[in-house]
Amino acid sequence: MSSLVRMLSVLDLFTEAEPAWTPDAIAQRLACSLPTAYRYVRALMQAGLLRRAATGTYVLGARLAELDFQMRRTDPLLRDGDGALRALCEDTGCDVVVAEVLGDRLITVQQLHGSEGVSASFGRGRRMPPFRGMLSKTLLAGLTRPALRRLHAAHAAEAAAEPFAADFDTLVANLRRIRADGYALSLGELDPGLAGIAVPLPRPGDGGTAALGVILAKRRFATTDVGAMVRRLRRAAEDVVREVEARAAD
Amino acid sequence: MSSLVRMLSVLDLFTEAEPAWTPDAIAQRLACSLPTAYRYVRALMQAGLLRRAATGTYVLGARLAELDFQMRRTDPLLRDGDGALRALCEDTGCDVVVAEVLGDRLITVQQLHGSEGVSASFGRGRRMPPFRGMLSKTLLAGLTRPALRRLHAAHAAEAAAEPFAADFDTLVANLRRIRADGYALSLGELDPGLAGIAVPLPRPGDGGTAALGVILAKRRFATTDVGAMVRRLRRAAEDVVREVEARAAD
DNA sequence: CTAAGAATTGTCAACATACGAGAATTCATG
DNA sequence: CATGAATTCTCGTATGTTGACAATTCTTAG
Repeated sequence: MSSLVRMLSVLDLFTEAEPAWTPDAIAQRLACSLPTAYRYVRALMQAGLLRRAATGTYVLGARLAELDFQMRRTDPLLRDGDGALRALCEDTGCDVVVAEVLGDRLITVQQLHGSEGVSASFGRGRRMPPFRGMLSKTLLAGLTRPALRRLHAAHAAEAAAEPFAADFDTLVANLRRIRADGYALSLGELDPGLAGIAVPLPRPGDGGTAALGVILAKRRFATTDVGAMVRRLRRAAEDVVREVEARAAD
Repeated sequence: MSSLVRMLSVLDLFTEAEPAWTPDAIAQRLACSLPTAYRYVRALMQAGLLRRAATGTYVLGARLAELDFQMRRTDPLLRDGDGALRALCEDTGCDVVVAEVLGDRLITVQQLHGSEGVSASFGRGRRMPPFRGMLSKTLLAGLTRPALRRLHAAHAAEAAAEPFAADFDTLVANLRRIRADGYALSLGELDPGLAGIAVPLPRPGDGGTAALGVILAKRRFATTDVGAMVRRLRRAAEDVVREVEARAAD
């Protein structure tokens, strides 16, 4: 492993459970000397990726917020698709969520809060459980078989706990049905009081596929016309694609 | 310059104007060989900080969104101070903004949208002009003299264009008044239709100081009791500090 | 589907430089 | 101030990074 990768692996240490690290702990964890840990920390600080908190401890730095801002402003899906997503949000009153596959992780990239204030606790950058929720299932349904196999293997423990993905063949069969339907549902899979509907959202340009979903209170879902909502979602997805392509054509 | 810092400097290339880079362009810019550029890109991709877009071009990667999410969840100011900021937002109906100093840049770290929908186009991660706006001025007023000098030198061109910071002594004099007042005003400095008031917000733990401000429509400002608003802001700042310290005491 | 061309990754020797151990220095805290 | 921790420095060595070039894998157009 090169020193570059090793240094970047320092960033992976910072989690919600352990948000602050000392150079000592880093040295121990990376099995390197204390001066080397300081060298890594210094380089990451210089780049703004780390910041010194209390004396002796370091936390993630605000440059990450700045870089994420760059991303939000330049990602065609967010920059050009924003109008269509807002319209969806206002029309339905629901929270609107977009998620993507990142390596073997599924991540929320956008969330708009609807007027009904269901307040799902997602938000950009949140990692989602890979086999639960309409967004995850929609994303998985869009993967190629080898990619799906990799992801299933990478989350063996979580898969085993979910009937939906108990073994690979079961997962494939379940996803085939979702692909045929063209949408996925969730009834309290992530938050007991909430329900959601999601459809695939192709990313023009690269071949990738995101997922676009709405979140609503479970009790409202009982009186929701799923077919109509799915059609509205598909229209939003088409609008997003059209906007992105129009903007890309200059 | 170490190879670590050089690799991290690749991230600085990605701007809103040039959001996608080829390994060739990176090699040229860093004055290194093409294989080395590929090595850097590969390491950054492995960490998720870059992502391959169209063939031959790379863009910032979603891991940045994930890391920013971690930050938002673990930064005491945002995690524990959220309630006080929301209360301020609801009481006043204004947008509430928090900004911080990052090296020689000033960055928005939080924005809550008030009920009046003034929709200032800031948002977490946005870089602010260093010598304009109430947040920047509040932050500058809290800097030590050498830090202020560094920042002024780093933005010489922008400083020259602003009467407020035309030369270093002028800047110091202007900031002294703000420090004495304990708050800063902006009347359309950033957005012609908007006004704002900001006060310092000490970060417990580290010695740093953030800035807390409200944004409101300029026409409302005419009938705003500035003293009362400043008192409300100070109370919010105190509430934030209290909450953070209470949470830190376990 | 195949071929041409680009994009990306090996191979390898030479050189730079990142590394660890320990000392020195600066910094926080009472 | 003084004390102990935090951080940087010094330096020789060995490891790992670098660049040139070749090999290979993707892409794309015909």
